[in-house]
Amino acid sequence: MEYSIGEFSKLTGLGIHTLRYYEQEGLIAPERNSCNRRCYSDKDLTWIEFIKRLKDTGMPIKEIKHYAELRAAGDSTLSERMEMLVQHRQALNEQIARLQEHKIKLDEKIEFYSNEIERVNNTNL
Amino acid sequence: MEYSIGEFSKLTGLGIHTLRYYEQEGLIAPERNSCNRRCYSDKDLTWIEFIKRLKDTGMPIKEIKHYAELRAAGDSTLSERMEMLVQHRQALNEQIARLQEHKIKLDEKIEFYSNEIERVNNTNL
DNA sequence: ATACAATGTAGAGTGAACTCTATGTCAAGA
DNA sequence: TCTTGACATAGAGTTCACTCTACATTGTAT
Repeated sequence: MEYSIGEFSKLTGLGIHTLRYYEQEGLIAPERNSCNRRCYSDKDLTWIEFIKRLKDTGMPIKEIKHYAELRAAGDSTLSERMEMLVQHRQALNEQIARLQEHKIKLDEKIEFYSNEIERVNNTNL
Repeated sequence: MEYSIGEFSKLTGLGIHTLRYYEQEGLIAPERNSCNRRCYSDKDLTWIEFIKRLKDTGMPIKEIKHYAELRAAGDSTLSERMEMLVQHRQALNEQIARLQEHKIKLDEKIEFYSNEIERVNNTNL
């Protein structure tokens, strides 16, 4: 299947402007039809879903662009790409660990608040 | 203990400029000494560590500012503050869940890459 | 034929969170 | 006394990732 930018925007949940911006930044390079309209494929769809994943896990556009360039260069860059993903996984694991630590502290804080509110209520009897 | 902005910067790992910016944005309000220099206390230290936690878990400055205002208003805002934290905990839990989902997918992708590299190597024998 | 909706490009604008520059004050050491 | 370094304010500049505007073009419905 092929999609116009409008259709692709709906499929991906990314705005039309954002899709053009991503193209400009070198993240994605859809085909063009006879009259110069962008023509996104199912491969583009899979690819953009992966881009979203990288973005959501904190990879900056520049780095995704680099990954996209390696990808466009073909099989010879497979191990370099894997290396990037392994590094990114490492960063992601650390990020998750940090957030879990924060969650614990936040739970404690909320617990403290509970007691504090209780205390204040009793004091004001 | 009391700290100059330079000392406080080192203690917190936040730049001097950033500390002044946070003050301007209403996140923190250090005392001033006789000659108008900022004079951070240990309470400020605890507070800024909490601010960092909120920031690291994705709370925007505006919202932290709101929390700071409630905090400054005293005990009467305790339950409202707790409400904010409970909401934030909810967001944090969702964020962690999303990242864990992403991690699984990334693991799969890396596994796929492993196989692909293996395959390409064999093809090129 | 004409109107319209979607698309195209180029470039400006936005908002968040810093980060830096210019300029001035002031206490302490050589 | 002179210089140095840390501090002060006000405001400009930066980076990121969009998001929007202006204007031109084109395929489709009336």
